[in-house]
This record gives sequence, structure tokens and C-alpha cells, in this order.
Amino acid sequence: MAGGDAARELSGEFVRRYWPESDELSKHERLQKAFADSIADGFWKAGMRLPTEMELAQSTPCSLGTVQRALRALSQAGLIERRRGSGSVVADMRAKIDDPWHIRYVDPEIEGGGYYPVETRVLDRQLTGRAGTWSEPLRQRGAQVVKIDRIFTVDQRIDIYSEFYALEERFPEFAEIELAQLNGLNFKRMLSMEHGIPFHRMRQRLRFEAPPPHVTKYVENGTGGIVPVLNVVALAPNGEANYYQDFYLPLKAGELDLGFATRN
Amino acid sequence: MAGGDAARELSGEFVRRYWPESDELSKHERLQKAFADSIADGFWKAGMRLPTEMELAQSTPCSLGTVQRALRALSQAGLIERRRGSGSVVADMRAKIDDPWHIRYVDPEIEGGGYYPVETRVLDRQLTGRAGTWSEPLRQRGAQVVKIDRIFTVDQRIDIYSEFYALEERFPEFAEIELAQLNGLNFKRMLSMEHGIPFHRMRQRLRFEAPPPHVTKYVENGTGGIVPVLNVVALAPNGEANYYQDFYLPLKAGELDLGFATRN
DNA sequence: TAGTGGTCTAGACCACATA
DNA sequence: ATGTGGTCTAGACCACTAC
Repeated sequence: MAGGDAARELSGEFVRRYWPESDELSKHERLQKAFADSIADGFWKAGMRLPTEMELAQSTPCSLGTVQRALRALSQAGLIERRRGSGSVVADMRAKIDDPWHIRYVDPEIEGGGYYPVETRVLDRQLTGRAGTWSEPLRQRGAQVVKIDRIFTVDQRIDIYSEFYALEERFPEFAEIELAQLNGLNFKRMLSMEHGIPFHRMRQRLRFEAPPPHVTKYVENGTGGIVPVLNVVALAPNGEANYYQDFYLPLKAGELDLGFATRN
Repeated sequence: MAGGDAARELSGEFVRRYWPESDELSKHERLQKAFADSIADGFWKAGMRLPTEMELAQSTPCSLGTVQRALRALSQAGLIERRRGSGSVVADMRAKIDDPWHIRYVDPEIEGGGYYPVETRVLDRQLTGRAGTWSEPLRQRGAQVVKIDRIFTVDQRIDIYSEFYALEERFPEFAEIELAQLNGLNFKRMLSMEHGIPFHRMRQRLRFEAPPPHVTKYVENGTGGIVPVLNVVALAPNGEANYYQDFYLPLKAGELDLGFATRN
């Protein structure tokens, strides 16, 4: 093969930089960690071809079976994609994490399940140290939060007002990026790309409350001015909250997919 | 060991009943399927000890490594629990699944998270072959379904109208039990106890629609008579639906915990 | 045709739980 | 002391992909 030397060199560099020296982890866990870290660092970029099982079995202290076990786990976790005959590549999360993650209105016309298209428009962005319901999950502790207000339009028919909160020190890009560039952007995808962290768990709650004045003009009011508000907290693997988001749901006919629920 | 013969006999019966004859699945997938099916059937009940790796390697056409791979996957999926030195047991979901499963309104007074108490009252029960939105998830195919209408009262303040659907042939006890005995009963727990059925996943959806006439008088109307309806489909480990349930949520101040969301 | 991942095996050694 | 699951290995065969 032509690129054999270069590939082997990259594989060696990978092992030198990321293989955990003396750890309490087992070998297949260490290899998983090495790939998770290196992908998060950008050493392996989306779509890039990884070393083959054989190369890894030679350049690491793992046997073929152990390498296979680690790669299988990484594949199941969605970090890489493996194809028999052609190799393993870093999963391209940009393609996978399709835009409407939280706002998935079921389109009954589509056989086998499908969703209406969603458009977003940014209304406002603020940097504030104010406390609120988002403070506790985000562990704000007086720090600055970026708040971004958007309108989601589903099927060119249903308007949803959304308030997004994230710690400024943790995700400075939300405070820095030009406002116009935020339009149509998928925040979840952006966070995944910049930080390489897949968001595994979402805490979902459904709140019933009278919306604040700046929201009222966008949403249909229920009895007594109370509307349903879907609240989502995106959690990192260590349990820390990455962002906090409210969706003021209008009382218009439709069916919103909330995914599969687990407890704990 | 004392129970060796009995255990081996159970292991043999398991393989005879659940091992897929000629399938396109690989061996470790077939073994996983056999366990998922048998656990869903109640052949293995919650907390019951499973055959050891060695027993399975002998009673199935799988080698030890293949058995281990299948059991590892089942453990990761939360279906079984494995402890080195003591064996593998069916995960006891009854302990994890506390009483008010779907209707958990957050009580802000309780530190660290707590929920308002819930009371239930049965209004009506019907046995019908009618089709509806529940038919497809339940795979009704013209069979009889038991429909039970209830009122959930949260914190002696919020009334929620609920419609519960289950296949009669699958859960005849819901059609047989006296109506009065259904009051205050937790259906989910009842199913777990009677059948030893673990409820693996809950598909949650939030629908917005005008409720049927018999519901209208119980719920607060929103604009245009549209109210939010929480729909829950309880899925067994093998992917079959155990029941289908709608909750007509009133527009009264409150916060409903929907648990943690996953996709796929 | 050569290389890749997918599956499966037989066997080894170890850490842990139970009696 | 025995049995359990957890890890790891070396090697085999196969299905698929790309060249």
C-alpha cells in the first residue's frame, strides 16, 4: 500500500501521545480513552481514517482481540464508524447530529416516522451574571452566562420561542461569534464540533407557567395566560450541565417527539 | 453445589424454548435475543439467577468467549446485572421503578428533588376491538384492548385525565379484576409484579389536540380548545409495547419531570 | 487479489465472592 | 477451596471492499 509508512507513523505518534502510561484501567479501556482524548483534541479529525486493527495490535501492547473490543465499543458509542473491507474512520458528528434535536414534530405523512423541517432565527443575545432557574443546573455561582433568544419555526406554521443558557467561561464561542452567524445554527452540533463531546443525556421537564412579557407576544396563551414550557438540560458524561434551554410551546395541533425516557 | 441439577435443567429448558433455530443473526446476537425474549416472557424473573457462563457455553452452541460477549452486551443494556464471584441475575427494575412513574410533578419545597403525592380514581373500563392511535404501537391487529379511564390528582390540586390501553390477551387481569380494586393501583407496578416484566424503555411524546367530549369536562381548555397530551408507550426489552397511555395535562402551574431522554 | 473488519474458538490467568 | 465473572491472547475462518 502506498501510504503505509505515513499511516504507520501517525499510528506511532498516536500511541506515543495518548496511550495512558500506568493506569488502573484495563487495556481495552485505555485504548478507548486514548481515542476519545485524541478525537476530542482534534488529533483525529472527522472523517479521517484510523489505523487498522493489525497496526494497532502491533503499535500498542494489545492483542488483536483487545483492539477489536475497544474499537467495537467506540463504534457503539458513536465516536467512530467501522466498515468491513474499508477500515475505521472518525464519525462525522456534523452529519449525524441533525438539526432539530429537541424540536421534533412528528410528520404523519412520512411512513416509518419523520419530522417536520425546522428553521431558527436569533432575536437577541445577552451576557449576564443574573441568577435564575438555570443557575443551579449550570452551577453558575455568580459567573457570567450567555443567554440567546431564538424563534424556532416548525413546518412554516408553528412558532416556538426558545431561551438558551450556557456558562460563558465554558463556552466562550457563544459570546464571541457574530450574531448573524448564529442564525440557523444548531447549538448542539456546534458544541459537539468545538469540544468533540457527544451529549448523551438530556434532562427533560415540562413546566406550566405564564411566560415573561418579551415572550408573550410570540406564543398563544392558554387559560390564565399559562403555557407549556419544555425545559432541557444537556448533561456531560461527568454529570455537569452543558446548557439549559426553555421552549415555550404554542397550543397548536401537533405531536412533539420526546425520545425515550429512562430514570436515574 | 446443591442446586446444580435444577439449575442445569432450567438452563436446558431455556435453550430449548428460546434459542433461535436457523437465523441470520450471529451467535452472540441470538443469545442476546434469547435472553431478551425470555425475560420479556417472564421465563426469567427479576432477581433470578441466570446460568453461569460455563453452563451456557455447554448448553448452547457458543464458546465461552461468545457467551461472555452476549452477557456483556445484556449487562450494558441494563437487562441483567453481573457480579464477579457471584453470578448474573436479571435486573430488578421493580426496585428502581417507583410508584408515580409518569406523573411526577416537582415539589420545589423538597431539598434535593422530590415530587407531589398522586392519587388515582378509576372512572371507566371498556373492552373493545376498536382501532386508534394505540393500535399500531400495541400491534393490535383487530384484537381486543382493555381501556381504562382514570383521574390522577396531584397535590390535591391538579387533575389529570388518563386513558390506558393494553392488549387483553396479553394482560387479561386488567379485564378481570374488579373495578373497585383498580383504584389507587399503580398499573406499571402491577404488570411488573404479576409478570415480572421489566419495562425497558418509555417512548414519550407530547401531543397538542382538542380532547374528546368525555375528557373536556375534566380539563382546562387552552386556546381553541387545544390541550397538551403526554403520550407514553411502555416497551419491553424485546421491543414489544406493553401499554399505551395518554395524559391530558391541565394548564395549571407546575413542573412535570420527564426523566432523561435518549435517542434510538 | 490483498487488505479490512466481523465472528468465533480454546485456553490462560486474575480478582472477587461465597461457603 | 471452589466457582464466578473480567481480561487477554493467538489463531482461525469468513464477508466485504477496494484496487
